[in-house]
Amino acid sequence: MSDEAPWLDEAEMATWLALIGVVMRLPGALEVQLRRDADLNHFEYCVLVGLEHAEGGTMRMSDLAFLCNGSLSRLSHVARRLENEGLIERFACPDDGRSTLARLTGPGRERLAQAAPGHVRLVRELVFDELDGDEMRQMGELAKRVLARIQS
Amino acid sequence: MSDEAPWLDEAEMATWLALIGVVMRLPGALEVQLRRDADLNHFEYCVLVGLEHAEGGTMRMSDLAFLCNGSLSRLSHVARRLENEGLIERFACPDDGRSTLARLTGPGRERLAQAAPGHVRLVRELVFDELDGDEMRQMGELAKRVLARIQS
DNA sequence: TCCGATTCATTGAATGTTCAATAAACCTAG
DNA sequence: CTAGGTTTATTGAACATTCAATGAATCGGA
Repeated sequence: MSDEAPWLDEAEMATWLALIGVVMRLPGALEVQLRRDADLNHFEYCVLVGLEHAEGGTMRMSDLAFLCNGSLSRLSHVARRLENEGLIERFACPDDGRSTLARLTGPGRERLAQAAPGHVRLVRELVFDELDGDEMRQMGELAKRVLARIQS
Repeated sequence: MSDEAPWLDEAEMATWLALIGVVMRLPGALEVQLRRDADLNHFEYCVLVGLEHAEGGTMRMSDLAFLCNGSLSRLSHVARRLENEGLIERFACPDDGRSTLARLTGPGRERLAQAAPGHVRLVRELVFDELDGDEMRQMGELAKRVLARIQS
C-alpha cells in the first residue's frame, strides 16, 4: 500500500462530490414525479419501460433485471407486486424451463402512459436543458466508459 | 402538452441510459468494498467522512444530512445505529436548542481508517483511472451543473 | 409579549431491498 | 445416461429507507 496513490486531490474531490451528489439525489428527484403521477417508484418504472421496448413485448427476468440495473431478487419481489396490481404478467419460457418471461399488460401500458410525459419533462429539466449538444454527448461517453468499469 | 419536446432522441437516450446506469449501480459497487472492509454501507461511510472533515469535528444533523445527500429522517435512523455501535456521539447544540450536534468518536475514526484506503482505491479504479485530466474536470463540471438543478 | 409559523430532530409504521437458502431445469464430462 | 456443477428464479427473514405524525425550540410580526 506504500506506492498507493494518495487520497483525491482538490480537483478530483470536487468532481467526486458532484458525481456522487447526482448519484445519490437523482433517483429521489425522479421518484417524486413518478409517485405523484403514477404511484410508481423508479425501479418499477424501469421495469415497465423495459418491457414496453422489449422484442415481442416480453423479456426474461434476468435480462430485465440487468437492463434495470438491479438484482434478480429485487426484480422478483417487484414483479410480484406489479403482477398483483395487474400491470405485468409472468409465464414460463417455452424454450428454457428455468426462465420466466414477463410481459406488460394493458393496464400496465396505461400506467406507463400516466408516468411517461412528466418523466421525460423532468429528465429534460434536470439534465438535458442544462447541457448543449456537445456536452450531452461528452457526458454520455464518459458515463458509458465508467459504467463499463462498474459492470465488469 | 402539444408543444412539449418529444421523447429522447437516440443520442439523448444513449446518454441517459449510461447516466442512469452509473446512478443505479455505483452505490452497490461501492458498498461491496465498504461492507467487506468495515461493515458499513455507503451512507454510513459518508456520515463518518463528513464528520471527520467537519470544523471542530462536529456538525448539525441537518447540515450533515444535506452533505450526505440524504433526508434528515434517514440520517436520524442511521445516527442511532452508529451511536449504538459507538462510532459517533450526539449532544445538544449549545447555541440552538432545536439542533443536535454529531461527533466522530475514536472507534469511529478507526472504522473509517479500515474503510478509507480500499474505498479510495476503488473510486480510482471505477472512475478516475478511466478518465484523463480534462475528462475528469469536464465530468465534474457537468455533474456540478446537473446537481445544482436537482438541488434547486 | 404573545401567538402562529417555521425549523430541527426523532419516532413508529409501512414499504422496499438485500442476503442466504432453496429448488427446478439445464448442461456436460466421463 | 448420469452425477455434479451451473443457471434461473423465488422466497422469507433481516435490514434499511421513506412517510407522516409528533414535539420541542426558535423566530417574527402585531
